[in-house]
Amino acid sequence: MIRWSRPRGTQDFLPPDSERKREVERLFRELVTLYGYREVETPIFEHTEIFLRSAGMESDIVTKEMYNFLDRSERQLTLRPEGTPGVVRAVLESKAGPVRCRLFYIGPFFRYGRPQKGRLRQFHQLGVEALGEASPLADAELIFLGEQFFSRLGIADCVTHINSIGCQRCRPGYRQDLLKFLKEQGPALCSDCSERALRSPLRVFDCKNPACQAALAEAPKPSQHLCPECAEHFRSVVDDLKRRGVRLEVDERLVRGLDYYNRTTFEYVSATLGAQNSLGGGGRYDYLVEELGGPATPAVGFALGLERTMLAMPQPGQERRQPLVFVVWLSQAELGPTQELAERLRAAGIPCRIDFDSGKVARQFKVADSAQASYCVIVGSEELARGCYSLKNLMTGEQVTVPAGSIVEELRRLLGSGQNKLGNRQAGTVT
RNA sequence: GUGAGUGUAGCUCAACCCGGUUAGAGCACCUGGCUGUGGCCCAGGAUGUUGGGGGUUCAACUCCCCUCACUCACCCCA
Repeated sequence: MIRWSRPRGTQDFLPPDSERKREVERLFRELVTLYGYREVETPIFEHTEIFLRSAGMESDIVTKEMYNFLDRSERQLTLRPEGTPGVVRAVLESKAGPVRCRLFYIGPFFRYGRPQKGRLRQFHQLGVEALGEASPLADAELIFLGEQFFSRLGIADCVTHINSIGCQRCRPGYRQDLLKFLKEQGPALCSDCSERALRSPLRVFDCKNPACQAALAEAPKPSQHLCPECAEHFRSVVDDLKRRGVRLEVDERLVRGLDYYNRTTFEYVSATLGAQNSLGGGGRYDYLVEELGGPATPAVGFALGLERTMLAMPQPGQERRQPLVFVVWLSQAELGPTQELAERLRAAGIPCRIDFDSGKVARQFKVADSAQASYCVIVGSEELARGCYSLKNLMTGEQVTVPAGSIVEELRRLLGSGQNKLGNRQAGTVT
């Protein structure tokens, strides 16, 4: 029956999903362009080393989720699991000297995990990176930008979780305190957490186990250990976001799985998504550029999940006519004029089709209907004799006669008054 | 990577618990009613290696094992 199926954890985008995807990408491009981000495209695979250096040797992404392979010359390569390292690498490779630019990307990423709703092995991310920006106002503007994106798509239940995990100066001390606390807890922690305590202590806060959460209630909080500069930075970010009216939740347990983050970390969370409820996330990474061999450069960025975004978006109504015209011919004699008309319409930017295969008129209408066309133009001997066409509206069924000379203009007028393809009302302008 | 559940026509599902003629239904599809008009109506039609493989049995969609896929949760994060 089905002889070939797609590899596990991958997804096909057929119309109309492919078109919805393009629409989401278009909206993202438009929005980030308003903030001065410019598009960057980097390879889908990179040297394995750069992911090891950036995400951290202990991170789950590196230890169990990467698609690693050797090429024919025994190079160690990896299908990119995230975007930031590749972007930073590309910028550093392109020129020497100070780094200061705003870049965005859209594309596929790969992580090997057990697929479930909202988790695929090949998925797509929309990301921005602001390199060379240290101000807390840059963090806030970028977080606001992501929030704007979701609200423009009609995603109403998105809440932004935010936290600060300190910097190189305050984190080691905190880490010590936390480690000490975790040791005291001993068996109260689940096996996962005991192991996490050794590898990457901050991540115990992510655990969903109720016993662990109870044990952690008394744990030292990152916020109590921030150095004055980090505390002030965090306060400014939160203040500015509140001023902008972003729905914020300060979440002391929010610790991201990538080692390169410092200070601000955040996540966009949607309630409608199930277990994989994060629409996207990001944070500040002031040490990564240097770690990858560049000059010390502060930076912030985020990555948003395209598939999850599409899951959270309001689903479109089912019957949606395409801006498409069918030119219907009645007998062989009209085929020539039919093709001529079709090319005239296309030359004027009007999408149209002819059903060449079915000779019957009724059949042609049926094909037009199932292709979700909006109009049919009928080319018959009567029409040709009178120098006109019959024009039928497939939504309403009404049919009128249009002089041959004004058919292009008429169709243009009729197709021009469509709504945007996402089916949402055009949301407010960016402030 | 761990656990649980589910795989029957293109789609949504029935028959499985308790094995027994030709595996059904709705929607979709095709043909005709209707050789200048889609949707509605009427009449007719086509479609399955019951996910795949193995086992038990006189007999397997049904019971058992393996495998693959999907779903949900853990884990992880987008």
